Amino acid sequence: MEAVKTKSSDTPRSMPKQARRKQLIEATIKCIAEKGLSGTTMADVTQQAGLSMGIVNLHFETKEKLLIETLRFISTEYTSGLTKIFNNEKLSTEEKITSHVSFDFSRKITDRNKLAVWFAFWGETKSRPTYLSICADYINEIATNLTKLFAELKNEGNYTSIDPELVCVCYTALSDGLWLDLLVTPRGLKPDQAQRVAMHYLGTQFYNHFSAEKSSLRRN
Amino acid sequence: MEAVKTKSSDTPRSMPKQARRKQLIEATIKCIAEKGLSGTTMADVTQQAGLSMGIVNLHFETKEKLLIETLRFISTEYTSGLTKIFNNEKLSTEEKITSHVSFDFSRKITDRNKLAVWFAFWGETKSRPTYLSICADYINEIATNLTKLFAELKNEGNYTSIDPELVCVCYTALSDGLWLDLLVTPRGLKPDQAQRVAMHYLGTQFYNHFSAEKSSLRRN
DNA sequence: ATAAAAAATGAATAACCATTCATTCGGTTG
DNA sequence: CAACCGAATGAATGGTTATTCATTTTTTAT
Repeated sequence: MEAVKTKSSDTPRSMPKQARRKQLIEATIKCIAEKGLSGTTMADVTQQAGLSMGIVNLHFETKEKLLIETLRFISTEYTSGLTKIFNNEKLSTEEKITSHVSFDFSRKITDRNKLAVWFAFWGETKSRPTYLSICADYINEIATNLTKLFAELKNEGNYTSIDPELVCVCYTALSDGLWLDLLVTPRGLKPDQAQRVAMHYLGTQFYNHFSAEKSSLRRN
Repeated sequence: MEAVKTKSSDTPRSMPKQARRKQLIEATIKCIAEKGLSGTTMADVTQQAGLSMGIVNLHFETKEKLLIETLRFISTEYTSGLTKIFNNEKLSTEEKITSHVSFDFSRKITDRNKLAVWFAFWGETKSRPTYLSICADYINEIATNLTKLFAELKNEGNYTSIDPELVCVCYTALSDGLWLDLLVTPRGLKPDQAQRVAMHYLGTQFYNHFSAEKSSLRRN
């Protein structure tokens, strides 16, 4: 593997601490995607970042802490994007939901490198309480917001038999499962197709808001 | 960690090769769940099995091959269970589908140790072509069968606007995502609740076969 | 311009771990 | 029961890798 600096301008020592940390986290993401969590060494990460071995100790103290910060990084990227949508007062409830779905299947989120990182950490939650608690936190935060949105749309649209909590659990699981399809790509599902599958489900619940025609697997 | 023999009767040297391999694979599953894929050592596995260090070399040659066989083991367990249902001529199409769902959320399959193993390997598919191909194989096999079942039920029930392939992708993703909920348990979802969520989705498609009342998140 | 501080380096260290293989064990056979 | 043979052992080996820290490089302050 070659040493590839994320940006060639990332070298000056005057760079704020925060930026160097981010550079290392991004190198970690790339390494986990390329070599797996178990195959990622400090040498890999620092070389990927175009820096020297000792740098991780300087900024993160230990490998384990670097990994934890990497999980926190992708979790925060995800939740902050969704929170922004949720708090955007210019959007209607319906628009918030479609924005949420668009975000879930955007390039930024469905980047296969990042998907590989998600699954790598999920696979270790049972053995690492720290990973588990980070995951539980972001899941609960998102679920609370999303359930509210579904409850609002239920009222606005006079849907009588909808259970917002059930729809939230179902949508969230569906979205995670589609991420797996995008990672493993056994059938070459593309992000925009995955998004249509997700909308297909929401169409079954909120049939007046999310029309079924837009949800075919194939392009029109 | 203590050395815990899976069964204390698993020790005799006369045991058939196949059984010793299975014993080691089961120890591997337990270790991956307890220490993560990256934290699992040969010493862990052999101690868990109540055997000595060199045993893996004898039966699997190498650690990597043991891991591959472990993935193959849980894949086969899963697909063979589903294939049995699919080929059971005593079952109607509807019964095959409900059996499929029941199997997906049975104790055997939603054992958190095994779920941890699934996610651990999924997280590494991008970096290990062998893992990827094993996963792609079982996914395709199941998808083919399940799509057929949905197509059959569509005909039998005179559902006009159903896309069996879409329903298959959606159901499969939903099921995988619910497994994640069962693994991470941020809200303490239980297998039978997860099963009801899955049936809730199928109820939206085949409303004459899978009634919506059975799909609440809470017990009746 | 110079000194002091901060950031980064990378060779050295120590811990860890997969693999090997000479030896031991146990069952089988004649 | 003795000789044999495959199964199992586990101490020794060697390769790998996280971590350390004395040294070097760069920035900032005076």
